[in-house]
Parts: sequence; C-alpha cells; structure tokens
Amino acid sequence: MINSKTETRGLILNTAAVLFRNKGYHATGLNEIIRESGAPKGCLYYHFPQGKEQLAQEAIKVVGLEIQAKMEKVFQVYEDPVEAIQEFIRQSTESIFTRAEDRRFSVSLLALETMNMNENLRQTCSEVFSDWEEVVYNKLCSGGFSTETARSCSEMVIAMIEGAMTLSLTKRQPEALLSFADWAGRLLRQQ
Amino acid sequence: MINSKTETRGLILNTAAVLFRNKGYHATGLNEIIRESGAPKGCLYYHFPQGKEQLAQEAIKVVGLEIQAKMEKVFQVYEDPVEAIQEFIRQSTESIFTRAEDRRFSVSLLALETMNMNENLRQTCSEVFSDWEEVVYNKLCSGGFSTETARSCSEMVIAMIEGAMTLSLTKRQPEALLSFADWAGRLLRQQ
DNA sequence: GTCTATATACGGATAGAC
DNA sequence: GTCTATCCGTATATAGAC
Repeated sequence: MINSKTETRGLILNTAAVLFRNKGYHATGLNEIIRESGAPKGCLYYHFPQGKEQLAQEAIKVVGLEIQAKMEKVFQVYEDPVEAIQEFIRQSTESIFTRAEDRRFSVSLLALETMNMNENLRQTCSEVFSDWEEVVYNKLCSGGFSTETARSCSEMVIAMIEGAMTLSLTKRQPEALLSFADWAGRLLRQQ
Repeated sequence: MINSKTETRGLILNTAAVLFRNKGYHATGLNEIIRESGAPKGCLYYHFPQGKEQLAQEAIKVVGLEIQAKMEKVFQVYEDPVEAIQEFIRQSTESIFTRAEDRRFSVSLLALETMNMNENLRQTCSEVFSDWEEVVYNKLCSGGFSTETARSCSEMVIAMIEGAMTLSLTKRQPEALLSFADWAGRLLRQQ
C-alpha cells in the first residue's frame, strides 16, 4: 500500500487510483470507489475531508508513482538508456494489450479532463509528467548524453509515449507504440 | 455550418463540437449545449433522436474535419512537407496559447474518455486519427517520400502532435510543442 | 471510525400539448 | 418543429446517531 496512514484509507486510495486511471475523473463516482474497494461505506469523507478533489489529487500521485516505478524497474535491467526506453515501451504495450485490456500507462486522460477545470489537479498532473521526464533525463545522462540533449530528449520521449499510447489504445492496435519504440531507438542514437 | 440540414440542427451541432472538444464528453451536459447554442429548448431530441451518443458522434466528426481543414490550409501554403508540418504545429501552438486559451487542436480527450465505454465513439475517434494521418501521408508522398516511409512517418507525426499538445496544455507552456516542431524537422529530413 | 439518512443538484431522457 | 413538464437515476456532500 502506498501512502496509507490506515488500512481503510489506503484501500480507498488504491481503488480510486485504478478507477481514475482507467475511466477518468468524471466517469468515476465516489459511490463506485467505495463499492469496488469494499471499504466501510460511511468513512470516505472522514479520510478525505475535501471529497472528490482531494481523492483525485492523491490518486493521480499514486498513478504517477506506479508508472514511474515500472519505468525505473525496467531502467535498472538495461544499462543502455536507449535500449531501456525501448524496452519500457514494449513492456507497457504488452501490458496494455494482453494482461489487462483497459489499463493505461498514462495520465493523459486525467490531465486533459482537469486542466481547465481545477488548478490543483492540473498542477498535480503537470508534476507527474515532470517526474517521469526526470527519470528519463537521469538515465540518458548516466548513459553519456549531454545534459542539454538529455533535457530536450526526455520531454520528447514522454510526449511521444503519451501520444502513441493514445493512438494505439484508440485504434486497438499496438502498431503505433511498437513503431514508436523503433523510431525512438534511431532518433536517440542520432543525437 | 458543417453538416447542417437545418439551421437549428447545425447550431446545436457546432456548439456541441466546441464544448465536447474543450471539456470532453462527460463534463459536457445536454442542457449546457442547448443553453450555449441559444437553440430552441425543446428540439434536441427531435434533431438527434439517439441523444447524447449521436450528438457526440457527429460532433467528433466536426472537430476532426475542422482540424483537418486547418492542416490542409497550412499544407497548401508550404510546398515542402517538412516545413508544412512544422508550420502547422507552430500555428496550432500559437492558437492555443494566445487566441483562445481553452481550445485544443486535438481529439485525444474524447478518444481516451470513450474508448472503453462506447464502441461507436471509439471507432469515430479512430477514423479521425486515420484521416489526419492520410493528409500527412499524402503531403509527404507528394514531397518525394517513399510510400513506406511516408506511412510510418505520418502515424508518428500525429501521435507526437497529440502527445506534445497534451504536455504543453497540462504544463501551460508552449515549449513541448515548439521543441517538437524542431525535432520533427530534423527527424523527417533524416528519413 | 463507521453508519444511515438525507439534502440538493444535475444528468439524460420521454410524453404529450401546441 | 418547438415547448413544457416531468420521470428517474445518480452525483457530491453533509448531519447526526452510534
């Protein structure tokens, strides 16, 4: 459990993270979160006094950290940064299209839904993107990229993953993601 | 007016297109569409018997065509395909960050919201993406790219635009989009 | 900490008059 | 083609007992 002061709180938060990431902010109801989590029905506003906004804000951080952990795990296995990034893309694609069809390795939906509606949530999503970029940046630097090149590349890598994932998921075809993995290899090595 | 058999119908549809594109499917209510459009209040289900789904499906097509028209307009001015693509990105960035802050040149939000919820809407978004790719594909071919290269590049260009736009909008900084325009130039010329 | 009941609003959708 | 009234479900949120 991540970020759980109590068992119940953590249960609700983790359930919320799954639902928000898969269905988005507006399509996920508080009732649904309580029902799915199996948590006591009366305790949501006790643990999250500011209601849905607070729950979403914390859940976005959880989603961000989950995906970041997955990325770091892959990065530890592959020393070469380019290979590591390619492998992360391929493994994410595999997860999406086989293990759990409706899961996304992305916070694009939450970001796009909330950016013009709630400044706190927008800011939280923005920080998640920046954190991911930092992980890629460090990996590129440790692999010999100049800090300037690594900075520019890391933002492009995250942007492209989000975009290619959106296209692949919409078309229900892994091609966009897989062909991006190939592209990323060529592009980064040419820097 | 696009696709309007009658004045009122077109009015509703165009208003719906603006709201859906900016706020997404779930955050946009039918009441809101009627109110904003100024259309007669009782006539929504007369013009759109299948309700919100039908309205959204047609609106997604409208949004897709609007963005496609914008792209084609820029492509007509610049003969070189790489230059044309770069210019489209720069002009879109300008539009987003100056003329109308909450406007997006994207259907990512609608695609991500509906893909696991409604097969019709998912399919419609998928077709919009494919149509955009086709425009880029034709431009690249006419500029001397091989059909194979053009096919792969066109999908990457659309994916990258969607991803970079998501990041730029979330961070409220044009950098991701503008730096992608530079990248796109280098990448495509190296093919 | 947890529960029930409820307030209040808004969502999409329908029926039937005009 | 348009309007009004309304049904019904669900949403977030709160009050107060236990």
